[in-house]
Amino acid sequence: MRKFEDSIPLQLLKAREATMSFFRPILQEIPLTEQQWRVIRALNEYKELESKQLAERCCILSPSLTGIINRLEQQGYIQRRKSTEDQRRVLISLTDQAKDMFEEVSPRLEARYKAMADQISEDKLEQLNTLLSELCKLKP
Amino acid sequence: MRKFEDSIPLQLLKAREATMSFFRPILQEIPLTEQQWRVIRALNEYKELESKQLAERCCILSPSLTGIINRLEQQGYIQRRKSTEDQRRVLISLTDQAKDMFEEVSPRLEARYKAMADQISEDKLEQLNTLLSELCKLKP
DNA sequence: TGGTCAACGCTAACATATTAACTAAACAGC
DNA sequence: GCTGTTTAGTTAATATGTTAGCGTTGACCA
Repeated sequence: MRKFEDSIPLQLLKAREATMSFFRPILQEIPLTEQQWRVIRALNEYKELESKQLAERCCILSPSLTGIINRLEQQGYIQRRKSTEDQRRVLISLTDQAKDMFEEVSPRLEARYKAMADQISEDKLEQLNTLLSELCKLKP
Repeated sequence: MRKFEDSIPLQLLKAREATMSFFRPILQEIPLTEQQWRVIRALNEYKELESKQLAERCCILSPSLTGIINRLEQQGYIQRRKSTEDQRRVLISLTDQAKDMFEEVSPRLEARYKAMADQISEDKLEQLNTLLSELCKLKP
């Protein structure tokens, strides 16, 4: 049988921890959690999203997202509004405060990303990107 | 700036989800959580471990591990004993019940692993293994 | 038109992640 | 022997992950 450490899911978990260690200190200063930043980053790119779309893009399940959205709203970073056509849908977008914060933090995180890319080489990151994309296509 | 979806941590998260989807259904039958299985699998390989060693190998922080250990103990899967030399240390090992369960479940999980490896090819898994190991060596 | 069903977001209940702080045991130096 | 420090495990508080189920809304069809 394979050794314990060779488990692919465990390796993915460890690798993720290793990469996040580059960014976590900056987010903690704000302070923002990892998931909160994923949500803000997605909204910065797509402007306005339904709760369901947001959950899918951020890889966060709806029940978790509900709490995250509530807390971000309380902190003044996002606003919700109900869709006029479909009353079931909730549309979420960034406040100006969040946009300002994003512009301030984003370059610092990019710098850390470069530091990471330099250590492992852009080439290998490209390889990794390809392999991970293939993993995501797997069907059980 | 990089696109949202190109984030390495997010890609690692998605890939992990994709691979776990092969194994989760089997664990749910037992039922066992992903983390509980990590603990049991580690103990099966190392026989007896201190709480701290177990946490490190399973990539679970001590406070989380405390709860997991408590629940596994209540389910009759593990037993703890205090080290005689150092009263601070707690030694943890599998019960016979857990060993039996492991022997029954392990081959089914291995079969799912092969199904996954066949889809993406052993070769690419090897590449991935190498790249992920390098990621883990990064120092912020 | 009314009934049925599916979709969306939410709540509830439990397990885990994360940080800070606490307790008890071992250890260091004096 | 005492004291300050370190270490292992735990508790506390908050945030998130995970599954099941609920309420509302909208789509569809008899």
